[in-house]
Amino acid sequence: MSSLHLYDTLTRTTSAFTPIKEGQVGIYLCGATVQAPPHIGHVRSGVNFDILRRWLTKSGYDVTFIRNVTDIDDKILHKAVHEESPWWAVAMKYERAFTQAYEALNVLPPTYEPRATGHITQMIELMQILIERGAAYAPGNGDVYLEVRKLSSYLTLSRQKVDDLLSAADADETFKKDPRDFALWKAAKAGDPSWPTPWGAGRPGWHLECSAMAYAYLGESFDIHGGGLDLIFPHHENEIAQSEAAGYGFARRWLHNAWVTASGEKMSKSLGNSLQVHELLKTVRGIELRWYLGSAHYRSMLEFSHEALAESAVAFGRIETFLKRSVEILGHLPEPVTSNGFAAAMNNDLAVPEALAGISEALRCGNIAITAGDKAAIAASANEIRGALDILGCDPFDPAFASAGGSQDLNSALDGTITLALEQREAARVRKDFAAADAIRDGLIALGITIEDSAQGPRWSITRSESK
RNA sequence: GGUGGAAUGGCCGAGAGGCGAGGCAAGGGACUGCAAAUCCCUCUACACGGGUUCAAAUCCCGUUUCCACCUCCA
Repeated sequence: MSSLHLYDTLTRTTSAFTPIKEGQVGIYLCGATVQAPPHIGHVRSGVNFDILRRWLTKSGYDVTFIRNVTDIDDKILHKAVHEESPWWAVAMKYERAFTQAYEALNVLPPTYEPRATGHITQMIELMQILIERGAAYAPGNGDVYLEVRKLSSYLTLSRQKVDDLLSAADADETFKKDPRDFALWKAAKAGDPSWPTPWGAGRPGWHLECSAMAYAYLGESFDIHGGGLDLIFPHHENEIAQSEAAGYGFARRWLHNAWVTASGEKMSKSLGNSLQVHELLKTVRGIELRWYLGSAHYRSMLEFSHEALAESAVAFGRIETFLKRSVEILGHLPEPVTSNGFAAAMNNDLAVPEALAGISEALRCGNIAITAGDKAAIAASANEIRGALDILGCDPFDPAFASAGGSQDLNSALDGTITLALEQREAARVRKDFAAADAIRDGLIALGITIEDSAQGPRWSITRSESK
């Protein structure tokens, strides 16, 4: 049996994963800054790390998964002005939107989801430690800065040199000793929210909360720190700087997911609303969007297109159809089984694409088994496929994906109506009146009902709508 | 200027010295009253130029193109 190997951004190599405490894994994932509705790039990160979490759990680890919510920052304050609403209402609104998106994609809720504004005390304590240790300074205007030149290991994650960095645009207007020093805390400005500190009223500056909250929930050292590729610098460098300067071991391993791109370019908020999660969920189901996002390797760019998404949904539909037919034939749900091939792929730095090839193979075998009426082989394939989908968070039998559309009464009425039509068609086929039989089928197709004849008799399904 | 990433068949998308992942599309076939679904078969690629090697998509050198980050982007 293979063991889990994961890539580490710090060393740029893949190595065996060994947790600090046997049997336990602590993960800190940089979650959302709740200043706009989530687009698929945001949820890709959520899905990728959810797959990691599920795989670790499946592998027998007790996983503590912390994903923060940054609910105070410049953009939220700007948005509040723009939307003419209190900053906390803006933050809450978008936090809910993220939660809904995660739920729609079956991203498991974190063990804990700390908000920045709920951890001001911990941030102040951290700043006190940093000042005592001489790594940070409060120039007296209410700001607190980290002095990066005192840190020997600064920028090791992004492999840059301090002197190569371009200076911040505002470097001249601040009290910084060095233009590359960054703000842990910002002095209050009129009208902005603020909290009292020993150095004056203010608010969190750089993402100090990630260091403070990772320490609060995962301790001085923890196993995995995750986030998007774009967080490597400066966000994660600064987290490392803050935490290590405080004497903490901090993250043992760094995992970064790549972006979703559009037309070769990184998706950004300026691309408009079309790639927001709730917009895409109008064209595909959550499980299909998740399948699409999860099927690329987490470290590869995923070039988004509506066509690719639609194709992916069709491909997933084939798997889903097989599983549902298996249930019809077997009379019970498949038992999730993790095949050796799937495990080997997942252990190889979460090689989902490799795992998918195994699913395709199992699907083919399963369909052959259905044709042959080999129940044992059907069950074997269905079990393997369900086992894989379970880890990928795309198990169609997962209650999280319970069909929401239509009432039970409406569904049974529809089923009865179509069954009636199919009985008429079967009668016509028996008397070789194919014109009448085809007329019924064509009529149903026109209504968006697909008819398939099988050994078990005709079956119907709602025709998958063509994506735009 | 600094740092990092990418270029694979009609398309998507893995792999990282040697029996050409996988999927979609296309063509052919089986099955079917005809379809649909399913299965079988076919097409077969590694940006460019050198080099190393018995063997290179994979390693080395160089080039081109694209993308990203450089102090509040997942």
